[in-house]
Amino acid sequence: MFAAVAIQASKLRLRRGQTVDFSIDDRETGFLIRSGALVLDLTLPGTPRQVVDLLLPGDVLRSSFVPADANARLTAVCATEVWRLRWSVLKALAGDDPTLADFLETSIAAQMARQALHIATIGRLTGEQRVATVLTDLALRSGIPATAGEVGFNMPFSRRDIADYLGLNPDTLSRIISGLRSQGILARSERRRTVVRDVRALAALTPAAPSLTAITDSNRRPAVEAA
Amino acid sequence: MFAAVAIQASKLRLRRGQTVDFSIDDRETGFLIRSGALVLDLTLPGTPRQVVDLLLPGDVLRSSFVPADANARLTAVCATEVWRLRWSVLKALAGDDPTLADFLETSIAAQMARQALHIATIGRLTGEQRVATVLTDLALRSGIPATAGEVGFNMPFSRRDIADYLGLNPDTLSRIISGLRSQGILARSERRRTVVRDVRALAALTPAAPSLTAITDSNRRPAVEAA
DNA sequence: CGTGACCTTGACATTTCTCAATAATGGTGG
DNA sequence: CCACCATTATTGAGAAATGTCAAGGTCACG
Repeated sequence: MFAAVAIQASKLRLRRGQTVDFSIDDRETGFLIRSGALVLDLTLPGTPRQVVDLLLPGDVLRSSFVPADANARLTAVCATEVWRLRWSVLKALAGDDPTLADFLETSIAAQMARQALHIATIGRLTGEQRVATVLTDLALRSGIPATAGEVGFNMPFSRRDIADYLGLNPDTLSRIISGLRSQGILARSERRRTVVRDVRALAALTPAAPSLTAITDSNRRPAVEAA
Repeated sequence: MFAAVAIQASKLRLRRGQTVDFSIDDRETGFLIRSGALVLDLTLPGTPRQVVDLLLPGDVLRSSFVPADANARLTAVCATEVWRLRWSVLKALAGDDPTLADFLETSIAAQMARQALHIATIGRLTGEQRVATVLTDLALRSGIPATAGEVGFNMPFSRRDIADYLGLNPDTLSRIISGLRSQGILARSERRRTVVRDVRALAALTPAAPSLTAITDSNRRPAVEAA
């Protein structure tokens, strides 16, 4: 699908740790995440970095959504494929293809909504609630249900990435994850992978669970229709 | 300007405390803030509310940017005029009027960037830095420079609104503001108004000052061209 | 004037951060 | 294939920031 985009876009194949420039010769740029994962982060002078968004396949990023004059970066956290093209080109293609236009609109709206939820998460939830929120989000977006109540997903993000996403520090995050393990909610799994033993119990820890489900569904539906 | 929009939109005149529904019969809706101010808030079950955005004249809100299935509200904090219309109608008008299209794109991009900065503010700044950030933001967006180094602006938002925006509680916010007053940075001003005695000192307290300036400029330029 | 909403301030409780030590992991070169 | 090293993760103890609760003050409006 999106054959026209595939022709126009330059396909970036990134390795873990590689960063991407936000614009091609100062023009507004669009990015489509095809596989892998990236973090979008922002570092205000004199403060620890803040991860603004975790980008997964299907997400769309537009360079003007990133604050100018801020120390922002887009970094792959594992082998990742990103399609990059001028925003004006993408817009023109969307003009000819309502399916593409709809995909872009829906994806951006879902991210905006997720952003609002992220603000509420950072601003109002306790550490444990924040961690439950991001794990639930990842489980919904990239999880594959295994046996009853159990979900496993790749966890390309480091502790530091997740801590910076949640506005916690890595030590605190580590303590919270240990706590979830001893409660039997998380399994002691291999590196770069997370296994949720008890999805319901995890969801019960975060007040954002219903909203996350709603956003994921609304984003997935049109994407499926488009396929 | 935007005469076509003026014809199509329903003009809502809101009093302080009035809330607005996000959609007209479940269709996606656009809101243009013409005067006054509103807060967009989100309350996750069992947690204090979080103000996601402070909306001022020139801002644009789209209903799909608000998480579904969340307890979200849009509330006027003073006498406010909002133009409301179906998003599909607004999009059609933008199709005929590049100036309008540009205004919408720029305004939404500025808000998205501001949102990213808001995340960094809540996630990584201390209480005092957060307060300095929001005051700087408001001074840039709605302030009128008085004498040298001094800026005054209306402050329609209550302590609670600002505290909920910053993820602090009102007591802590009050203490911080008292501190800024005793440092001579803020004046002891009348209710619903804030006077910044020393803009440079205030800006020096927030690591986000350069980014806020950049966003405000980039948002203002096209709006002026459009006028 | 009286009432209710909003704001300020103090004392104390709680959470999270900081710093430091230790353990686990994964990649690299012999 | 194994040993080594750099990075990442875990955990404890104490420090600092923010939250909670309660009392009192101020302001706008009827």
